[in-house]
Amino acid sequence: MSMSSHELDAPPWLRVESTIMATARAIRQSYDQRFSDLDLNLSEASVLAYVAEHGALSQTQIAKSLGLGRAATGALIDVLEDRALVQRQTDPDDRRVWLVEITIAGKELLEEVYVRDQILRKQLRNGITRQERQQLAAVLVRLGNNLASVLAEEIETT
Amino acid sequence: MSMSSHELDAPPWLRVESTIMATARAIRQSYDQRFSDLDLNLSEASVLAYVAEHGALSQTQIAKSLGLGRAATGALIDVLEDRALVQRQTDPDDRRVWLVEITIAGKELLEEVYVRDQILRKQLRNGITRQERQQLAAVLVRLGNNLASVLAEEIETT
DNA sequence: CCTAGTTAGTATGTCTCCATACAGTATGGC
DNA sequence: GCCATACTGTATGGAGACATACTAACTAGG
Repeated sequence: MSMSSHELDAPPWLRVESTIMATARAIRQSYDQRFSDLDLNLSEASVLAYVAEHGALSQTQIAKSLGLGRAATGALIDVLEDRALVQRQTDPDDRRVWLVEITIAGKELLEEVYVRDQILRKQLRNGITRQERQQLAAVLVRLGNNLASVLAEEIETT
Repeated sequence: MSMSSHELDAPPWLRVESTIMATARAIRQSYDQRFSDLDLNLSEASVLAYVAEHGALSQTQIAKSLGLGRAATGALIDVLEDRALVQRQTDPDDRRVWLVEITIAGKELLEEVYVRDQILRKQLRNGITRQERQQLAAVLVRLGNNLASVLAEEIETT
């Protein structure tokens, strides 16, 4: 998969967008491959890890933390619950809410996830310094803020 | 849309992936919004611009340059052709091939696209230096190469 | 109270893309 | 010339996410 073959002559705006998009897709793909025999994709593994770390959470909290919509998050949790990797409990204070918790089986599976994540991360960092990674993140965040204000502004003027 | 609210406490691998993914989505979205009254999305505009710049091209060439699959590219061209913004011509040297060219109407529409692109790019660059943008691109390319070798390796060992 | 507005989760339709499989066509070795 | 191989464009099914709309439930103002 030649990630860089199309950057040279593509029209200007596409260069940024398609590079970022292709990178994101490839990251997702590489994780999905590494997790495939665990029958997990990256999103599912992320939910699992997030719930393991933060205890009983509402689906909306999980969705926000993962940058997903509530519908998509609900579907992910459905799958994980069917496999008994997480469980839903009612919230005594709010009957609309499901509190999602990881199960023992979920924790066990997550151990394996962590191992593979460590290995993959190491491979992906190859030839990229810590400073560069931090700068990448910083620039992406600033770009994200610019995008947010562009999108917000657009709504106002409609 | 809070692009940055979820980076702080998400599990480690998700931080990179979801930030990149969300950024890519937001770029696409902002372009789509700016082009919406032209009834164009970012991909369609990109095809239009690429064809305008490089003349009569096969669909496979366009697909490769844009980092898309041939099927997706074909569908985009279908839409543009229905609106008479591009036209397909047979290739005298290869009867499998469609040569895709921009039309007068396509060129006219593209003028407007260029104007809006300029404006949007300026907004997105806000607070990000030229050097940072170049470094961002460089790191993404290196990350892309790492990803490519990870994915390739994975296939071998299967 | 009780009504209006907000929020949690779900269902549905859509969008954009990929992967696979296919038919038609080209090409290079023999 | 002939066959295996490779390539072009298309059709189809599926993944992953969003936006919208909906129901149920909470909350604040009167």
